[in-house]
Amino acid sequence: MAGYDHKQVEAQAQEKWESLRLYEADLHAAKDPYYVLFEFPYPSGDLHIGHWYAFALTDIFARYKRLEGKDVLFPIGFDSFGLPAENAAIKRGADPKTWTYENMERMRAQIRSMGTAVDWSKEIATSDPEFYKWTQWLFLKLYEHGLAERKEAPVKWCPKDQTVLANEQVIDGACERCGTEVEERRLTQWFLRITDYAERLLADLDPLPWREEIKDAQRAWIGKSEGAKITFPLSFKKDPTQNDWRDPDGKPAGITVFTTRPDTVFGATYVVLAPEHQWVRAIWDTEHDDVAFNKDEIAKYVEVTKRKTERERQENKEKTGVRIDGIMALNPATGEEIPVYIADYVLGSYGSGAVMAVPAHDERDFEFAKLHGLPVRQVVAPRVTDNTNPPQEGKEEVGRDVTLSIVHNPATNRYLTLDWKEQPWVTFITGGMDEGEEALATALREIKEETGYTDLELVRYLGQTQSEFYAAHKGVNRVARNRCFLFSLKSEARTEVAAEEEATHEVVWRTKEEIEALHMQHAEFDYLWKRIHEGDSAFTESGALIDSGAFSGRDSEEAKWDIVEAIGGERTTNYRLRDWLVSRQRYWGCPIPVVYDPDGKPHSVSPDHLPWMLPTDVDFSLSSDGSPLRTSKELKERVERLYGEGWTPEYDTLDTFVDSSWYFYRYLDPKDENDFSDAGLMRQWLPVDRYSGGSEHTTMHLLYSRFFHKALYDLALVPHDEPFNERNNRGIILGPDGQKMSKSKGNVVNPDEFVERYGADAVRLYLSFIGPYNEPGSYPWNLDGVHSMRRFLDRIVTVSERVRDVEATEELRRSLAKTIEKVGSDLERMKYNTAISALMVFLKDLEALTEVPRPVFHQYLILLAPLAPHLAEHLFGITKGAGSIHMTSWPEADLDLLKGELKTVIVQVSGKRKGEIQLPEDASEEDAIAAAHTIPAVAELFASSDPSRVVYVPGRILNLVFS
RNA sequence: GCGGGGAUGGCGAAAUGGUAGACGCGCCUGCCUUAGGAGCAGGUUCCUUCGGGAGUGGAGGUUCGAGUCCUCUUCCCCGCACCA
Repeated sequence: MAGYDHKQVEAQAQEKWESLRLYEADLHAAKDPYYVLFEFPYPSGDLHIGHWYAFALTDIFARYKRLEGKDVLFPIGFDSFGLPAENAAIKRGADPKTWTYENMERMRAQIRSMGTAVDWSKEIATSDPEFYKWTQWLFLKLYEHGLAERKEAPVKWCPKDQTVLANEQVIDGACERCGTEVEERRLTQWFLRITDYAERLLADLDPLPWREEIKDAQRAWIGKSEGAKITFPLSFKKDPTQNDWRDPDGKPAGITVFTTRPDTVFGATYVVLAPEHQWVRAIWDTEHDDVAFNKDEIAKYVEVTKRKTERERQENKEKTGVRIDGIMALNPATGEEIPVYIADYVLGSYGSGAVMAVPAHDERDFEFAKLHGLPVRQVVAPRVTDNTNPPQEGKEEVGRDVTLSIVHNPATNRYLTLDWKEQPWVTFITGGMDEGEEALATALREIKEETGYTDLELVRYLGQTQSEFYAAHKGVNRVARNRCFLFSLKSEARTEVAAEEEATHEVVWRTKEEIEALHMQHAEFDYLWKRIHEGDSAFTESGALIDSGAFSGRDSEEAKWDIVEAIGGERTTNYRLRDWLVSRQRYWGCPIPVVYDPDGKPHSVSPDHLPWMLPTDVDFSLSSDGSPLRTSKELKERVERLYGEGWTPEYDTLDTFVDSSWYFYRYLDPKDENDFSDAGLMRQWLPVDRYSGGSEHTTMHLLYSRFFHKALYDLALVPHDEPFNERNNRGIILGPDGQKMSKSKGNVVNPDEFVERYGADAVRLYLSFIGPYNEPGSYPWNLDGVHSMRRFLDRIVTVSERVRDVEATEELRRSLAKTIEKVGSDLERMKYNTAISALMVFLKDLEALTEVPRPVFHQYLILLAPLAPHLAEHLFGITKGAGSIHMTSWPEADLDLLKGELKTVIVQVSGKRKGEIQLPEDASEEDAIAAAHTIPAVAELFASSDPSRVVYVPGRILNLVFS
């Protein structure tokens, strides 16, 4: 390899940094603290290109901040609890601890080879008892304040990993880690009450300086919706004595539903319970044994549903269900008795696990109603405005009941329309309903009167719409309530049409295409036409209420909360977010510091006994029932020894996301035996200034640690209520084939090979150059890319050989000033790719010189130092002498130099580029126009006329418009 | 379906509303050497009658001027998804 000896250069630089203890931050002495954090790695054993991307590129930022004069904390640790260690134990008989700690040892050496300026003196590992002692202590703090609780709930179970999972760890119905389809089980487990913080987690997102997509993903995950709880009283047909049935609150038996559309309650034609709903289980209670005629059918349905995996329930979207025969619910708005169903399209875990079904206005209910022959009752009419004739302000509003009939002739496949003689209108057949007249009768009468056709068959009632327009001849705003019908013409039978009707309009049969090409004089045309040709569907928007008692005629959105009040409902907010399930039936995790008394009641392990040690005498075989901790004799004996006969341990361990929810406090005071961190240092150093990580943690780690932090804030254990200030989600590196790297595809790039050949600096530069680091894109690894970065470094070495003590020209100093500006602002935004580009451009200036001025070269090296720290250190040493380049400071750009500079001003004529002129930035418009005359094409135009408009942006553009 | 992001040369990508394609890869030409997994110099959006013309997924609009702002649309990626 030509150029410099990267192995020697890098080894020397790394030794120098370590001997100078360059990166051991003195936290107490810091004047201008800046905390740079990356997500600590799981010690899987091998450092791959993704680790380089995560660590080395965050290191660039940390080095830049340090040169900028900040006191930087840039720590590292290991997220060292986790399943792979245990799987290795099962597969190869290795001890999880040995396996993990050997991996950590290997990774430390690899991470050092990147030239990352991490502060090893503050290293932590979550599996160290000195660390997990405080995980346990914090867990107990949450428990003591009611934020950790044991409860029975349907939970996701991964049969392969033999453990429960949090909701966030289930992706498309499968285990996030191993891809196995998860099952649902009902178990008593430990939960952290993250739902108590849903509102704050949501509201506090707004001011965070994060990219909107991260915030939006968290907002969607929290999933706030506002609605109402409405209770539907029950009556028992099979056994009326059950009508005395009271729920635990003493209220008469009733099903409470959650809905965001209480305005549609008048259209609720049945009620649906999730198979997991408490009432469904109550049917088996001996007390209420006799409520259903079809108990066996219900039992079978519930059983079948239970056996389905999460993914099967998601994939098979056909809406199955079974009616509870023997129970009726009372619609509190209409007073009508409606049936009760059990169906798995209703989720047990959302809202109240029960819904009121409004088929006319909810797609899912509509689908279910169609399949099960249930009534569809419209209560919201689409509201349309006639734009050619809109309602006028201040005019009286007058309602009118009318019919709108669309007649189809199947023989000719044409539709009946009217062409109006006095108006430019084409319409279907409309007409007002007479007092006491049925809509259908009106429709048939109007068709007969206006067109003469009499032999019609009703195909479909299309529902009601409400159109609003200004009726000029009456001087009022008309609110037309249209009953819309679709008829089929059975025969051409016709009666005579009255002369006055003939005089106003002409009957025309038109094809579908002809009608679509016209503008029909009905504002609801699109709505109706879609229903005719694509079939009925639920109308899910807001509109005008109809058939809704006293609320009819009002806007559905506006009347929503009045309806809730009128029927005794309760306004409420619901969240999609579920409590965080933290129990894991696994060995290699933080033991849950809880013991059970002989009655099975949980008690905190006393703080004196922390850390509550993970036992070592366990059997990892998967055949054991539940957590491997159950096989430990030592743990059982420990509990009995400390607490007495009959007391038992908690056998589950904590989700590793609990460890990572607080690890960044521990870096501040990693050895503290008396506290989880240092209160004074937390005030000084938190929140984390910049947190660099992967987008896969947006709704897991990032949300969990925000919750954890807020909970600790409320307990006065941490000083701020948000843990992280700026956050960047990096992208991913793809294989050379543009596919995601994976062993099975054989496209995994091993960084070691490239480091060996080109050096760590070249690999760092290449990863930086591949694309913007502040955006979560994906970038394919180009096999020639690292080589080209090495070439760039070699060119710098060549230039360094011509460094002399000479004066820099003004032009060179000007170019340097621009480069300092550009590189600094790019590094600040983690746009490393354009920073390198600027360094390459400036290198060309240096290469043009036979003698390179020493101060200019040294400033250039400082700009390079964050990106290529080893070579910058080396060249700094041989061209200057003692000290480390990383202890210098970022050069200041001499912006005064830029003032007198000639700028290229583009001369345009009507926005088209015609040429360019050189002008100082402060040149006047007159000077610019004068200079523009030197361009022949422009001078020619000036010869015949003067420009009608001149746009002059100094230093940029002169645009002349000749009209 | 809903929410978010995106679409610029053969490829990765640059462009406070002001020269589109910086920088790099690849490719082409030449040089140096003779075999290095090199190095150096020049060229490289497309079309062209060599005057120019066209061009940032598509169609409109705002503007002196649009990759950038607005409306509609197509496609791709990510997240959520029977959430009532």
